[in-house]
Amino acid sequence: MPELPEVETVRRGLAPLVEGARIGRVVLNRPDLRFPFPPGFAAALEGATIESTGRRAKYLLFRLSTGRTWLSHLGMTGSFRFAELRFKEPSRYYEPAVDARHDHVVLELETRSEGPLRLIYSDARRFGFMDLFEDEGQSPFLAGLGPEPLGNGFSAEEMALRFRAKKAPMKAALLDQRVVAGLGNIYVSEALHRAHILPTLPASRLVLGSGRPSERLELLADGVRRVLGEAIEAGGSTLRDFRATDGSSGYFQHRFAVYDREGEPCPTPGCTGTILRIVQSGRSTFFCPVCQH
DNA sequence: CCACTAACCTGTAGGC
DNA sequence: TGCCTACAGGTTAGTG
Repeated sequence: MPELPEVETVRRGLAPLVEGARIGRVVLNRPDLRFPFPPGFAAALEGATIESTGRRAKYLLFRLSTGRTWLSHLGMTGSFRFAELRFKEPSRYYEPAVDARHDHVVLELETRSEGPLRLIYSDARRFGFMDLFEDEGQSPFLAGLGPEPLGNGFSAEEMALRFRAKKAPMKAALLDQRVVAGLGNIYVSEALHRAHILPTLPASRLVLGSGRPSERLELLADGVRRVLGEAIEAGGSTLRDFRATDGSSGYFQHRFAVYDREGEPCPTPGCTGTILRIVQSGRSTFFCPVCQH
C-alpha cells in the first residue's frame, strides 16, 4: 500500500501523540508478520519512552529511550490507529475490537497530551514487518538503501552513476530501492510521465557517454522530488484502504496524471495521447505513448 | 553481479 | 446471490 508519501503521512500522524509517550504493555497477537518478530521484541518496547519518530524510505523509525530503534514497514496493508484504553469489565482488559482479526500488535501508551491510549498495528495481508536495532548500520533492512529522494544525496548525477550499466527498463530501475529509496508503483509511473520518459526505456539510455546525466534524467530527478513533495502535502494517496492515523484519507489520487487512468486522455498540455496500461515485472505500469518516449 | 519469477496473504471488484 | 478470476500501494528468496 504505502509508498514514501503515505509512510511520511503516517509518521506525521503518529508523531504528536507517540513522541514523549511511555510504552506500557505490548501485546503481540501472533508470532510473526511477514517475518517473525525479533526475540524479546515486546519486552524491549515495554517501559521505554518513544523519544522521536523518523522515516527512512518506506520504513518508520521510533527512537526509544533505551537507545534502540523500533523499525516498522507497513507492507501493502499495514496501518496504525489509536484507540481509547478502556476497561470493559474486570476480567477482560480490553474492550473487544470491532474486527480484531488483523490487529496484530497492540501497545499501551501513556501519552503526554492525551493520557493513556492504545496504539494498534493492523495488517490484513501481513506483508509488513518489524525489527529492533541499536545502530542504523546494524539493520539488514536499511543496509543497501539508495539515497532519500527528498534529501541531498539524491540527484541526476547520482542516478546516472547507478543507471550507467543498467539494462533494466526505467520502471524497474526506479522501483529498485538501491537506486532511490521510497518510490513504489504509483509514483514511478507519475515521475516518468512528468519527465516524458517511456517506462520501457533501458535505464542506461538516459546516461550520456561521458557518464553525465542526460537532460531528461535531470527532468526525472526533479519530477521525482516534485511528485513526492506534492503527494506528502496532499496527505498521500488513498486508492483502496490507505488511511492516515486519524482515519482521514489522502487526496493525491485526484492528481494522478496516469496511474489507474487507463483509457483517459493524457493531461500533458497539447498532448493527444491516451493513457495505456502495460505489465512490467508482474505489475501495472501506466503511461502516455505519445508524450513519453 | 544482474535480471526475472515466484512467493508471501487476504480482500475486493468484476464477469458470468 | 454465489462462484471464479484477476488484481492490489511491497519485498525477499530462489533461479538462471
